[in-house]
Amino acid sequence: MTQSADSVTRRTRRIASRDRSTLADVARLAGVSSSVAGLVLNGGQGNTRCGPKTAEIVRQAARQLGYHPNHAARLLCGKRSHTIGLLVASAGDPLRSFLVEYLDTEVVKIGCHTMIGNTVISPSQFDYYIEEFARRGVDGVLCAVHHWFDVDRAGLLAHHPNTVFYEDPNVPGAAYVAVDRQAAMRLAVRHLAERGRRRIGLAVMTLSETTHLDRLQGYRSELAALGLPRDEKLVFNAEDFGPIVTRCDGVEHKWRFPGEVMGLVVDRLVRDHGADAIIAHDDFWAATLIKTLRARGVRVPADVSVVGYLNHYLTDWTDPALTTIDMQNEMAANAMVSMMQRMIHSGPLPEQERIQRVKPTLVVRDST
Amino acid sequence: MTQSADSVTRRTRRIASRDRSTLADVARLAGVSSSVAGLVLNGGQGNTRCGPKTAEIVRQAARQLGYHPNHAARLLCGKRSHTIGLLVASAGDPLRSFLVEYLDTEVVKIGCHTMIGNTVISPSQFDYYIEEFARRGVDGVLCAVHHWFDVDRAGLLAHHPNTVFYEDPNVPGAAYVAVDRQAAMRLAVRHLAERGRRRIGLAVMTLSETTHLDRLQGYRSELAALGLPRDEKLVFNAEDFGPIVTRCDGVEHKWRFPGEVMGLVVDRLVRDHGADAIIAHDDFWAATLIKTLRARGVRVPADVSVVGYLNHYLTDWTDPALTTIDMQNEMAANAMVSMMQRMIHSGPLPEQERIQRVKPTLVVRDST
DNA sequence: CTGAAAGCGCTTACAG
DNA sequence: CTGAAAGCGCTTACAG
Repeated sequence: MTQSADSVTRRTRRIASRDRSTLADVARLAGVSSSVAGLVLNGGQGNTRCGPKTAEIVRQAARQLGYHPNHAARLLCGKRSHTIGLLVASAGDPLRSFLVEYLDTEVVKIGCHTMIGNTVISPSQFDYYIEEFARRGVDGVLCAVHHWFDVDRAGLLAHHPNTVFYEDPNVPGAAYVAVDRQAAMRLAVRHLAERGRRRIGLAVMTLSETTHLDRLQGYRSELAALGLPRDEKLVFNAEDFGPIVTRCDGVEHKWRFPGEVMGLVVDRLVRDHGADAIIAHDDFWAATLIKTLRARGVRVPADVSVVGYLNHYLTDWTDPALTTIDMQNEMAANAMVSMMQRMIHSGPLPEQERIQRVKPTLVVRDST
Repeated sequence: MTQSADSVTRRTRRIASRDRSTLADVARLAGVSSSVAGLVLNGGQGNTRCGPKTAEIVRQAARQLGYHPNHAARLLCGKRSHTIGLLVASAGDPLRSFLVEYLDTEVVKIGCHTMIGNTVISPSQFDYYIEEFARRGVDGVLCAVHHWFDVDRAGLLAHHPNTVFYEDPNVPGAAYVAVDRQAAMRLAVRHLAERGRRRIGLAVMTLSETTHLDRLQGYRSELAALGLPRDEKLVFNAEDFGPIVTRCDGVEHKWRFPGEVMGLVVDRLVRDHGADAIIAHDDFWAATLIKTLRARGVRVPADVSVVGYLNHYLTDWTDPALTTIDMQNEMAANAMVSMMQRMIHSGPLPEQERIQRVKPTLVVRDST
């Protein structure tokens, strides 16, 4: 064991010294000191160390030797790591995979790299990453862990001041980007009204969190704005029918929900109260609703329109294809990273810049 | 600009020195030299430097000061980075997001961390990451870039010998894990035969790549093994009907394909040649096939069974839910990381251990 | 069993 | 405009 560990070290060493040349090598070849070489190659724009001719000689030498600065050495001198920690429940999560991808893209755009912190593996992972990120000296942290996971967001912010959250973390002073859920519901209601729908239902998993209350408010306010009657019977809250488990402990069963719930939705909203449209909790609910409606001989959208929420892959493959709300993940990612970038450069954001809301859009397909 | 860059450096410094204590701090508090402290805290198991009592004092001091080893300093001394580069076309890619997640999980299990290399952003990204990974001293690289992207896999392997690919990279000496596509097709054919299907069709996007020829072979060999007649009319190759663009230039339109193709599949296989089952190129084809069949009044599975390939999110939400082949991504990820781990510890794998095939499984839902 | 010292590759005051 | 030197935080021969 010690034997093999030793041989690894030796091999690593050899590889490192074999195919990567150092600043000293370059300086020697260029006939200058390593201070000058360093300034020319890795220094900022304010290089007054040498004239352009010397600089060119140095650059030429670097090219010849295939020189690339050693990242660890620069870090040790107090330079930025150009690494961004990305905390997420799980990277493959259907609700967040687009966001993760866009975040990475934006991070690359500002010249940094993403280090994944997959926190669903175990409850202690979140705290572990707080430490690990510190050890590795990340410049900032992006936290896109679902709000229903109870992790130490305050602790994260305390250790990593340059943190930007996706969705309100409920931590004083935290910077975050959130989707405007009220606007989302207003879009959906307006669209359905334009399609001639008068009895628009809302089916959600919970109303006990403020983010979901926002939805209810947007729904109500747009109904009012359009002069449509408000009927509380058209709001379905799954919580009224027993506990709904969507929390996950493993990756596999994470996004399941009791199929019967959709039967209940149709019973209450459509059968009992004559809804002619349903705005669903998310695309998964919407897709199942469409199946349930068909099974009961209800036509979509002729009899009942269905609107989803998320705009994930499956929307094109439901039958009919699903009209849904797009979360504008690309815009959200851009906002998050640019906020973080400003924090890295200039410290804490002034209060009025700490919160940004992204306006979702409506994607019309065939279910409305 | 220089002003602000300076202030950043200063701030970083201050933070670093403020809240992170060093080995010297711990040694001072424990009353030992930093050599001993280092050995106790960061040394391997073969610690014969001091007795257990001294060791405990050191550990106590470390706890008290909240000591954590500085990653950059260890790297600079030739230690492993415990960072693994993960090359992927795009992290949010529906075809690979599960694999990415499992790879990350496995990487964490061996005590390392994942650095994402999202290569779809631009063609030069792949080569860029080869360099960047080297600069950062990754211990190994996992490459899950789709085989239809033409990237310099040989160059990757040359710079990073501890690389494991997903799917055959066509590079001599490369280590890789691949799904056994022949076995996949055999599973599908056997299952359909057991359900009483006699005219089983195969609809694929291309047969010009060896991976897809494998499918054809598995399909044929199982038909033969079961004594079912072989009818070349039941094989649909989209290439016969003009070029099919599935390559992507942007994220948005990546997984689209001409909807008319599915109409052709139904025309040829079902209408013209009486297929009573179709094994589809992937779940997306399968989902669209189901919609197309319904639109033409063909019942699934009563008249025609449909089998997908991938087992991604959408399979539960097609109507009927899709029977499909599962890629066993978790197993593949485990195999890849364990191969890489062995390479990190003991160098190149012997030839017979460089290739591993994962057996896919059949997930039966309602479309068969 | 333990300490003092050199070195990893870079940056940055400090002298010239 | 340029070089020699100290230092970042650790590891590891080398002396005791």
